[in-house]
Amino acid sequence: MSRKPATPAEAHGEHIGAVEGRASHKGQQTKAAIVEAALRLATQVGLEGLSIGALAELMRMSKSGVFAHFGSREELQISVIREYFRQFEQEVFYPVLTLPRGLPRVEALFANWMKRVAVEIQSGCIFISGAVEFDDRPGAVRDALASSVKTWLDAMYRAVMQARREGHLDANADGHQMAFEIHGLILALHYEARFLNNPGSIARAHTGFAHILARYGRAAHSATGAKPHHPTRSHTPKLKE
Amino acid sequence: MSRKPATPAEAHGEHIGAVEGRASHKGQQTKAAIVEAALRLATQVGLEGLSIGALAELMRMSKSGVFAHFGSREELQISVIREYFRQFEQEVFYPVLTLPRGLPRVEALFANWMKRVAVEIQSGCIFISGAVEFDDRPGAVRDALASSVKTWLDAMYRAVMQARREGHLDANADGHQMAFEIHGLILALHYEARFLNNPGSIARAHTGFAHILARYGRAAHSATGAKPHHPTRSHTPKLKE
DNA sequence: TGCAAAATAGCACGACCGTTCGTATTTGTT
DNA sequence: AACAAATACGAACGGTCGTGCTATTTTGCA
Repeated sequence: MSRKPATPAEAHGEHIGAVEGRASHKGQQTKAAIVEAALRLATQVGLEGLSIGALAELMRMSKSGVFAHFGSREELQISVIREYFRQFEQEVFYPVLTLPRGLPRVEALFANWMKRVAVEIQSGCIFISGAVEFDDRPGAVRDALASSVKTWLDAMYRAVMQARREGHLDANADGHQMAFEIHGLILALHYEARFLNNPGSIARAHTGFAHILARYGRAAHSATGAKPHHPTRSHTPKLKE
Repeated sequence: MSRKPATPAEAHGEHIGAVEGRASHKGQQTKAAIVEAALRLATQVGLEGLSIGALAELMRMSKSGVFAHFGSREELQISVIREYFRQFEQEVFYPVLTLPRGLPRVEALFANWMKRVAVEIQSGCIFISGAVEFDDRPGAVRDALASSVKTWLDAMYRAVMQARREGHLDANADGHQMAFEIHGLILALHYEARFLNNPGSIARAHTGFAHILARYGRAAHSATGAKPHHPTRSHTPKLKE
């Protein structure tokens, strides 16, 4: 019974950006600021290492003041995951939509991804650390994490399949296999650069990507990055978005 | 000043196996049993999640009884890492030494590695989880972890270079690049199978390995596993091991 | 069989954790 | 300016953690 305090977290964000207009109920401002700081903290110490006390100190607020915005630590972690996904989408995914479909998008997707991971060599990636922390800990946090990652990996898969349809890749190229191998390159880059401090890692990820493209491509092998891939017929239908 | 309690941990294992003979001072027996249990626990909850209290309960001992064997939590974690490395060596590395040098060893190394990771899909791999947990937390644990992993990755590198010298691979094959790409496959397998529950992952890792071999090999492309690779001259000198 | 030494137990400590609750302050609106 | 609602604070609770002590038990050897 009792009163069910209904923390603001229950009617939380979802689409804050839209209502942002009117000097908006400063609650969501500070909440956004907290999430931002929490994300920065979580990329360093992981989602599990993220503590409300440390976050409050970083925000110069009281523990309970921070806590009230989320109602539980889980909700805080999930908010961080959503924010991370949003940034990821914005920095890695959206920019490629301005490019022509097919190989250019696949290459840009990988390049943007790499660029982000290269930054994360110092800060860390919660899609990677989170996977390890929650790989056998069921719950809402794991679900949010897995769903974000799957969405992203699927975006890469769809880009690859677009490229295949455009004729930029072999007609029998296995998109899932390709996405798997690309994912492996990113993971190895993160592992060897961040943990082992191996300096050549970024170049190796690039080279590895070139190898994959060469294998699945129609044309002959080629070294790296930009090269002329015949524009081909661009009127292939039925592409979701 | 004072007495410096000198817990048995200071004169610890190193080379327990050798002296094992005489019904040995049961201290090291129980210590070994503790490390074994700790390893099992750590593969599930990670090195950071490993707590002395939980371990003591699992061993039906008192917290302080367990603690006394190590003198610090760090030392316990390092012991676990050493034990894990030992098992890894035994299950993955040593068996391949019975095979002829070159490609057979490289293939077996990967196959054994995969076999282990396939088991770890349920239990977890502390070389992977540990890398995430300690990637920006300097200290003895991180050092022990990094040194173990480097030793192992270097073993893969050396096997690849042996294969190249034997003429099983292209004379210009970049061994570090190859090891990097193979490492990526293992990481992707672990990530997608353990965290995402993606059922096709094991097959994809296999396929990816075949792709790598095809790329760096001298001969034409071939599907998977066992195929006749000309024995070649086997009297290549100067191999450490 | 005795006796020193090694191994284990028991207990308490300080620190940090997430969470609750009552209260104070700030905010947005009339 | 006044008032209700939203926000933030402060203190406290129960819990777990690693670790430091002092006893007590167990072990291995003379």
